[in-house]
Amino acid sequence: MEVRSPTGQRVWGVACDLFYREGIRAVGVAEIAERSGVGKPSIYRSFESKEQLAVTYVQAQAAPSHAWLDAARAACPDDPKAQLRHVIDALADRISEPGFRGCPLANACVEFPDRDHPVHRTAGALKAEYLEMLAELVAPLPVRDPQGLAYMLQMLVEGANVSTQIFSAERSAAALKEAAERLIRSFMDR
Amino acid sequence: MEVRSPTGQRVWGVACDLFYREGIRAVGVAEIAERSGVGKPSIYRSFESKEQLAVTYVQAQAAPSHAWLDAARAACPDDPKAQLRHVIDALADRISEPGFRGCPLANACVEFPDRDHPVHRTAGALKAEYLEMLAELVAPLPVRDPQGLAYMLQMLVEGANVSTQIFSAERSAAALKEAAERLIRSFMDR
DNA sequence: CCTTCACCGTACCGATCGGTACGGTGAAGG
DNA sequence: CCTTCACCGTACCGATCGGTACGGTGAAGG
Repeated sequence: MEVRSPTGQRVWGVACDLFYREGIRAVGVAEIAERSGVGKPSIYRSFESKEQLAVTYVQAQAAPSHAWLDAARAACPDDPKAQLRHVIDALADRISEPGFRGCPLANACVEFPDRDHPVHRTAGALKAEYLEMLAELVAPLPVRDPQGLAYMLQMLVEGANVSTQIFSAERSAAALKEAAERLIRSFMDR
Repeated sequence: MEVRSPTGQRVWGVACDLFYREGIRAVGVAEIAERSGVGKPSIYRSFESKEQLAVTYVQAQAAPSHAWLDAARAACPDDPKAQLRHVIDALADRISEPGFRGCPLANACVEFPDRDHPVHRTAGALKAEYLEMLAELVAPLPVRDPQGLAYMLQMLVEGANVSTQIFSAERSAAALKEAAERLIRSFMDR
């Protein structure tokens, strides 16, 4: 999956940007080629097909989220609640960034609803991975159902991501923080 | 926007089904025509364009959600908390139904990220309407920030809808109910 | 029986989709 | 200086996109 040539790298960068901003289905390979300043064949020298390019794009989008979990763990060791808050804050901050257009993985799943489609499969698998990592972060908390809390927080984040595309980014970011805090507290009290 | 002819009605029904199940961008007018048992020109006798057909589809999908709010109001008059629970339960039940594929309005916004696109505009406006109606339902509750609670609940529902497409429907439905309950309670206590 | 007219589907439109055959170019190596 | 070879873009492929021109058909009305 590693793209070696510089041309391939540029194509891939342009594709990621366009896929995220306009959606995978909405972007044609001709547009990617034009904005990359290369011919279409150059794209197919680095990638088997548009589908594989999309899959590669999806895979790359998951990395930062995973890194945040590690960062949170490193930032507040031995304080699981602070770690959780750290992660939620990072997600809320990302929402507030200009140009934010929701979670690329979730968007990909919506664009390709067929669960057997390679793009959907890839995005879904990465989401499941992420959920599991989130659950591990929640696990040390003194709560009765950490798995449940993790799933609810994940849902809340997903909701904030989508709401940003429909309503307001600031409102969604603030609501995410507050709702997550309330949810966590409701699990901690007793 | 009213479709009068029986042919138009059938086309519209088929289009709604396909748009919801496979996505608006993924479905071509030729497929709609074929599955409706009519020629393509018959579609354009009832609808100006595919875009207008998509807008009509989006508009129709909002009606049931609006009806649920009224139903909840009628089912438990003078008990706003029960009304809220009623609505959440209805949304959770819909998630559990086979063939559920998330909120058609939210999906449309993801498929057409450009906020000026007619489909996105229409879906967004209806979502805003719905949020306002939800806020009116929450308003009578003895809480400090009913607007905030309404927005968080909306986010939670959105998250459950998306999570259903990525993870499991049952898990999302259950988590939606529990998280909503916890959120509401956290606003009511004190 | 003939005309009218609403309605319909075949067959087509140009544009764009993802993808490729192939000739050209430029640096490396003899 | 000539050959080799990796790399590239032009120009094209068939398929499909949304949309339409137009000839055919069948019931209503005289």
